[in-house]
Amino acid sequence: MKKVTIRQIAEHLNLSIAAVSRALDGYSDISIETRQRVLDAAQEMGYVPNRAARQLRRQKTDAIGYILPAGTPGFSEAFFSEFLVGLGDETPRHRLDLLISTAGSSLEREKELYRDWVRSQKVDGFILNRIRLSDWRVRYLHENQIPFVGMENSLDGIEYPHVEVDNTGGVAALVEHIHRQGFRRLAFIGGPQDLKIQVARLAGYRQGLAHCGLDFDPDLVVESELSAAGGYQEARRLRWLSNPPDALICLNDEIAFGALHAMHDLGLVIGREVAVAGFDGVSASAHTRPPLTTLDIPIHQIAQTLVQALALRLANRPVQQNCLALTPRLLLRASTGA
Amino acid sequence: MKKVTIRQIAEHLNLSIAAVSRALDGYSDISIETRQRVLDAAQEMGYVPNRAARQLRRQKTDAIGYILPAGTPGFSEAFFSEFLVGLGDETPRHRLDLLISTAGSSLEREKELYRDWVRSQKVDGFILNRIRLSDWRVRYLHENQIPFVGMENSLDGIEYPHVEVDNTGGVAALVEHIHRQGFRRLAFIGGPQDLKIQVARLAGYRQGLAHCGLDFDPDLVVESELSAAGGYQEARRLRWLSNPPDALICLNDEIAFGALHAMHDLGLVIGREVAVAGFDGVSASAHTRPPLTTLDIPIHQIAQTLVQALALRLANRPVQQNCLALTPRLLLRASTGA
DNA sequence: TTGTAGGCGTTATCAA
DNA sequence: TTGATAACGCCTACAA
Repeated sequence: MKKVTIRQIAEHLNLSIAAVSRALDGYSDISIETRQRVLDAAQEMGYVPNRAARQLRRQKTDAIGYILPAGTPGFSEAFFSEFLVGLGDETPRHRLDLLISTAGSSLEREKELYRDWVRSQKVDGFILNRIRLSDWRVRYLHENQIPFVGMENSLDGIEYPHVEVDNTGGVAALVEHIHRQGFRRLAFIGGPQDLKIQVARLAGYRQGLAHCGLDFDPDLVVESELSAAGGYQEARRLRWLSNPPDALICLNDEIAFGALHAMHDLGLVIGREVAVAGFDGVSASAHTRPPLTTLDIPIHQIAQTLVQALALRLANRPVQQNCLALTPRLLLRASTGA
Repeated sequence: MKKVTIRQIAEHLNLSIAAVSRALDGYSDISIETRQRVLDAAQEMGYVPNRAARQLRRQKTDAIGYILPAGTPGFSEAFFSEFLVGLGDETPRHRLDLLISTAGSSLEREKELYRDWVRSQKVDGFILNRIRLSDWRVRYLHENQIPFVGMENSLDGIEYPHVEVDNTGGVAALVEHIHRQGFRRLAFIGGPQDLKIQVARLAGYRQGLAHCGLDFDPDLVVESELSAAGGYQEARRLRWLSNPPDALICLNDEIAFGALHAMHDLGLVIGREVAVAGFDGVSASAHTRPPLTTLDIPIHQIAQTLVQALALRLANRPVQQNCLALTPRLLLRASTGA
């Protein structure tokens, strides 16, 4: 593979490299016919601009970064798979590259990663999710004037383009539905307290209970790992209570998968003796047994929207609306009753 | 964020930038104490080398690419999620970056992507999977002398480091197990004919049938999309046959998830009236109902191994063994009988 | 052991 | 409308 540079095109056409460069970049101060000659030659010779050189000169990378909040071998949340594909599908449309890494388990390692990427100018901007109430990343990127967008916003008082799902309203509606189905002791299997979605969805749970005139029982709110294994464990534990719950509202589908499994192992008829529900609407939720009631959000589309917003910011063009509000769709399936 | 360059360190210490550069890179022709001064200053000033400049100078990117064989919104195979995390966990250990994109649906678009990445020198090497019997990517990268590694090898007569799972032996053993459980009409729900895994696993199916003295019936081999939805559809269709199968061997877990769902919808008791099995051992397979019998492969570790091999090739160091053979582990669970 | 200088491929600022 | 030229930040002969 002989790499063809702008200089070769110039020699080939007896032009200066400057002229070629301008023709390629579509500047107006070049004759129509010269431009065409250059374009044809470039096409024919298979010219593709060298990223590194362009980056060095323009002082930007045309790449965006996404750091997966994970790093454990078993990790497999369908959510991230769909999210990643959304990112991957959208980035090329803006002529951006997508750089990926995993954050590992420690916050310190996560910080190092972000700092390294920022300082070495690996990417022009970031996509964030799993936002925390007070999020170091938000503050750090803001301080350093690095563009970023996020799923959910943090409470650091910093404005940035984000997608906001109505977590609270969604879960409240879910709770009411489950209540209407005749379930009376609803538990909430959540995650780490500092996650934005945890707080928002838990608030929806409490709000829903209040609407239904049900008492809030702190024993019925547990903290799980964000995995099916975690959901399994906590769901079992809940059923061991002297006065166990008859419905399990899970922070996400992954946890709900584990909860379904646990309830089945305990010999319970799901949908009748116990209800289970998730959040996200990952495609696998349609294929559990029984199919999982969940709050469906368009993950793929959210990822695309985020990339679009970030691309606008990178181009210094105004993002129409800083916050895109989304209402999750309540997908009623058999896991919460026929 | 003021970006600190090698030059600033030089000025700060009254040294030439060359001296600083050498100290940083650990060359020997520099006095111990100067090196230390440089290292300290770099640390203190928060110096991180600029990627673009380094790339341009060294003519390599220190990045590897992985192009997801997907692009449909619903796409979510757990396999890729685990695979990606494996890649993401391993790349930083070799000081490599990971560049991701999605291939879209058309082969033409896939070709464009690879060509673009190669010509613009976005990455130094590639990770491939979903290898096809005769694979354009393998030939193209080989011709252009771009390092790559793959999961499975193609039949293009080109050597490259790869992980080779014993697909055939694995499925054959699975078939024998299912036969021992008393099932007699085994179907195979596969995928596109040109996929290496399809051919190898189908061969295992036939080999297993032969071992068990069962006849091969072409009606029982169907081609599905590689998704739960595809599995659902084909599984249903198979049961509509006048002489339907009582066991469904699926190309992967994703298809099996759909098959489980279909069998349940048809009111069959899975594990007794009909057996279902998958391949890959994604973590979700433990949480289906009933839990899915599958051939487990260490996806995360395979991804890591591939990155290691590629890193060695990029460093021009010999890869010990060009082919790492793996035997899948037969995970016997309830979907093929108690 | 250290400094000088040239260049990697592009883009942008000048003149011509 | 075009061409020469100087960066961008880093690396590495070669010279000192």
